Amino acid sequence: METPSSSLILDRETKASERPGDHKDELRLWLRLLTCSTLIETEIRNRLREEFKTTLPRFDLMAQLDKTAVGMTVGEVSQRLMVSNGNVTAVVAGLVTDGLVDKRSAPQDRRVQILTLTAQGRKVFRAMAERHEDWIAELFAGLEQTDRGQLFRLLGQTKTSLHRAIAGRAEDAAKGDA
Amino acid sequence: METPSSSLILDRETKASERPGDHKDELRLWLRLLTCSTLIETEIRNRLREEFKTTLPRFDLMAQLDKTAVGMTVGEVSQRLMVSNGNVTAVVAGLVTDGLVDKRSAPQDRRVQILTLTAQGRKVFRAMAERHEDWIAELFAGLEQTDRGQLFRLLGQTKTSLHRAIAGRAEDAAKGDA
DNA sequence: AGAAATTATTTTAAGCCTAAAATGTTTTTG
DNA sequence: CAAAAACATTTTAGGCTTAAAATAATTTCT
Repeated sequence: METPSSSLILDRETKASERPGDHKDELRLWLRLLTCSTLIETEIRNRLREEFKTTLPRFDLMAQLDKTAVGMTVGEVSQRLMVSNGNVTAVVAGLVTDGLVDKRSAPQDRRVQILTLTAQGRKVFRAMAERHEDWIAELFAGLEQTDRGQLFRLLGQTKTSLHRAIAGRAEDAAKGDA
Repeated sequence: METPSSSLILDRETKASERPGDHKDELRLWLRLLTCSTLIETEIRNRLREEFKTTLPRFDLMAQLDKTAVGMTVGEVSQRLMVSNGNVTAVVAGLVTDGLVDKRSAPQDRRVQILTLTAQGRKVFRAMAERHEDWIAELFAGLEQTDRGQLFRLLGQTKTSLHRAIAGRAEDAAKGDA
């Protein structure tokens, strides 16, 4: 008699998914998470292009700058967006050319570049953000509100799990260096 | 740092998130989903590079080919991976150069290109896949098994919701063309 | 059969993205 | 104070990605 894993599954499947060291369930979970993420991202990209002739990276960057009145440094944006510094530099260059973002070095520390939305940038972003919010709501509309809450909660725990696993491994690597 | 989701929220926040036409909750849900997805993806990219000197797109492409004995067409791979045809063409070119993938036009229909893993490709992939499976399990290890099940189920519903919303909009566009 | 439509893939042009090296600036340290 | 270390950003080189146009092959229609 084998230990039943979660609930009523067929014998063959039970055996298959209980091989020692097997992690097919986690793999399926990740694939499904990725599928959802990709579907949303692709759809948003398409709509941003069709409706506003812009791209998701530009939108995301402007979204960060919209959250502050005083501006943000390149490093700060790069951290929040989880992309490289060089990437921010490049995307910002385009936005500056288009007059949507302003970039100037901080007076106290000339290493730092302060990024802000221009007046036009803020106006353009706000219009896009409103539509964007509707699109996202539309995409999740097939989910009950309680399920959305559940999902939000579970993704929170997932985030915690991920951060712990990733930080743990970084520590190991640091130990290895010593 | 994060706003509480469904239950006990402060009056001011309740008001703020109940403005007519407001969809901040869905937005937060999407952002959290994206964060999880990005964290996993980045970590897997890093480990594939460090441990196998390869990239995620290559790994993903080989994973598709590993699922079949008879090979797959460019279009089929592109559909499953949810990337453009041109992208598959480009990534395959690299894999062919490295002797991991074989590409030949189908004898009955010379438009079609049949892609298969070479013997070496299959061997290399299997080794990577085993490690990959462990990495994913490790990343989700902080989640209870019942929570993983819940999450899997909810993401299934999310997928359904997304497909419906996206298909619905495509129909509208088609109607507009007529 | 021959023209037109469809299908599968590739090419092209442009933008995104990263890691690693380089640059310029500030802080720390001997 | 000067050298070294740390820091913030940019540059570089290379790979990924897409949409749209181009190419090539097959199928459909008349």
